Amino acid sequence: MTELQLSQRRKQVLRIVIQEYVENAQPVGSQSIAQKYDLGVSAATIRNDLAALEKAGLLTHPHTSAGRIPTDGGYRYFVANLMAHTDLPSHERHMIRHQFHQARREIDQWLRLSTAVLAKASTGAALATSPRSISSRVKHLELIGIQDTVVLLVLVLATGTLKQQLITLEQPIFQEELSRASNQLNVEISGATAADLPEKLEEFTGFTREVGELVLNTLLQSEEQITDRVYRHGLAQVLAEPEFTDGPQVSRIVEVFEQRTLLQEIYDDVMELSDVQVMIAGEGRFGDMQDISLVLSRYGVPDRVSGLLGVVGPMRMPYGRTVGAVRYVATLLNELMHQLYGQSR
Amino acid sequence: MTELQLSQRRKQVLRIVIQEYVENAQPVGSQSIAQKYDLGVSAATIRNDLAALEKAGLLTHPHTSAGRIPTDGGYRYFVANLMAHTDLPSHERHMIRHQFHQARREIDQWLRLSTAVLAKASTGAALATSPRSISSRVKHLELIGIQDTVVLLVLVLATGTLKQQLITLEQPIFQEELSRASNQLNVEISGATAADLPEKLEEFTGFTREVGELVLNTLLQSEEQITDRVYRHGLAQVLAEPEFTDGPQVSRIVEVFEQRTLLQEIYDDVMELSDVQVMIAGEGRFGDMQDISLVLSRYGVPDRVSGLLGVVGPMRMPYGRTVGAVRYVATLLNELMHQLYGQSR
DNA sequence: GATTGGCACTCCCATCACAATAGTGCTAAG
DNA sequence: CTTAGCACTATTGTGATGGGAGTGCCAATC
Repeated sequence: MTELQLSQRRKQVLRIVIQEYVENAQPVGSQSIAQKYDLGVSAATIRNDLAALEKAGLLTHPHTSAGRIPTDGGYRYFVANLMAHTDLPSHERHMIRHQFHQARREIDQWLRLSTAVLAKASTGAALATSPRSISSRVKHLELIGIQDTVVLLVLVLATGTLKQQLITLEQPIFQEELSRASNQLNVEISGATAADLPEKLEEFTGFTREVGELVLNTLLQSEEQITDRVYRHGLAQVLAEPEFTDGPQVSRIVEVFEQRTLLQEIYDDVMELSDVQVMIAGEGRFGDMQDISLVLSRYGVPDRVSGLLGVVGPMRMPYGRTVGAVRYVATLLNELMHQLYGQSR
Repeated sequence: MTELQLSQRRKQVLRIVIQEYVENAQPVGSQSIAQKYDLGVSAATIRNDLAALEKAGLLTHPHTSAGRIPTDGGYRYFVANLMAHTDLPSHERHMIRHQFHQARREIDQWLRLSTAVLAKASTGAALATSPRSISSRVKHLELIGIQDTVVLLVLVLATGTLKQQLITLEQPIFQEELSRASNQLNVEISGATAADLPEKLEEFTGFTREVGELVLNTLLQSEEQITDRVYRHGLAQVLAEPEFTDGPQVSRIVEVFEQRTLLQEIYDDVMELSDVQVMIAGEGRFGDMQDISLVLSRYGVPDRVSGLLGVVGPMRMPYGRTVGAVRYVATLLNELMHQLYGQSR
């Protein structure tokens, strides 16, 4: 992205256009800018500036005699260069923190709360994925007979994540047998990663071996898929925005919101960068995301667990505020999770 | 509900109006009925019938010179008396069954699949709640140290449901200590229900006792709340329906779809009846559900676990098909769950 | 008494014209 | 570079108009 050279005033004008348009969802004209903001120049000058900004690809107008609205490029420039780095105001931060400390100490609760808080603090709909373990270690396993031929395998990872898997047997197995198998396995494989396991399983045979293989599968699977669970909140509110009064717009955003494959795709992108990421209109890399923006962040504990958290909304979005909200909630989650999973093995 | 007396032909006319309107979302007039269907009478006669049906409160027309559309009462009459009991066509049933048998044997997977299948088979958006245990028995518990002062309590219920809870301690506890406590508790409380527990906990003190209390809380909680998890699918498709082109309609259905409290409220109603329930426009008992219908069913294993499953969509909905789909998926779930949790203790 | 054809009536909806409005784009001058 | 002036253009709202679809009712018929 080549850095665009703009005079101080033109930056200012761009900022004003975006600010006004975000607020009112109305194209903004030269005159209203001149009146409302004291730029020390006349409307005509601003007209020239607007024309220049349009030529630079940062603004358009829907028709000849309408005011200007930002293009996706305009928003990108704004986010990259102009956006006031607004952390959430401190009383909001306190309220949010308070809510988190009142919740039960469970990742599930936290994520539920995160989406609720984010939706409220932004104008968009909030999304979060349950955290995915990075190089999971087995902590403990348990085999529990549910029925004659049905056994529940419970796997506890070092991160405290639970995995469950039902096993159906050909023949009934007694609980003593199950306990024996799980004890053997526990001794051998606790602390092991997916990489270590195959070797360690060598020595087992029969049912015990089978269970071991199953553990391995579960581990592998938990490392490669993030789509374990997706938390969502606040779609109703975002659909109330004026851009979603007609059909195709609505279905676009609802699809983005509902699809889990998209998150899967975006995951790696977001993971690379540490700070909050703003993705405007798909950034050309993702499909049909016209007029839709995402504000996303990673959360978790480095090298241990990590998930995705963010907001989806119309391109016309208060980016400063939204970024602030996402960043704050992500930090909070990091903190909380660190307390639990921080320095343990 | 007083049974309404209608001549054979008038029932037929009502059926036709509903069928046509469901299909085309256009008011239907006497003439088009006379042309398309051979009722052996003229348009004028049908006009009289339409007027009679309107007087009976089953139809309305949006304005003087428009055709008729069904009222909520009309739909109710249709569902109660006129609806052809369409089970899903057998090839669809087979396809669905096949999909279920291919899925991993996990309730989570099944419910996810259920909503996907239901959304596809109906024109609405599908909902399912995770099953709630009825009078849960403890099967097994496990205490696992995650960090110095953080312990994970894993609780397995007789139904195979997992419950987890993090415990934060004042002082570190060694794993041996944890194991001792969990062994003691396991011996004593496995098989116990929430009712039995308080008595059994008498004999314990200190940390062990605390954990026991926690188990009790978790049990109680799992019995009273269904809103453990809600699966959703297919909102995008239902929003594409013509009735959701304008704002207030959209927000109404999205709210119904997103809200979990509503499900909580409806739960008891649905549980009482064994068959699929159709709830049209809130049936007067529930809030702002104008123009929205629910088709719901219970699923689960009697006296053990049960959840809610269904479709939410516009009132103008192919009820026959939808009821068939919901019923089939519910039966399938019942079957699958019975296999796992059927006769076990 | 149910059914029918005829006909007036009503309301919607698409179309057009018209004026008002808001905002641009350009030019020429400061 | 800035500014005032002014022609130009596209939207928006309004009101009139005619066509169309469907009803409601009446009198006649089976």
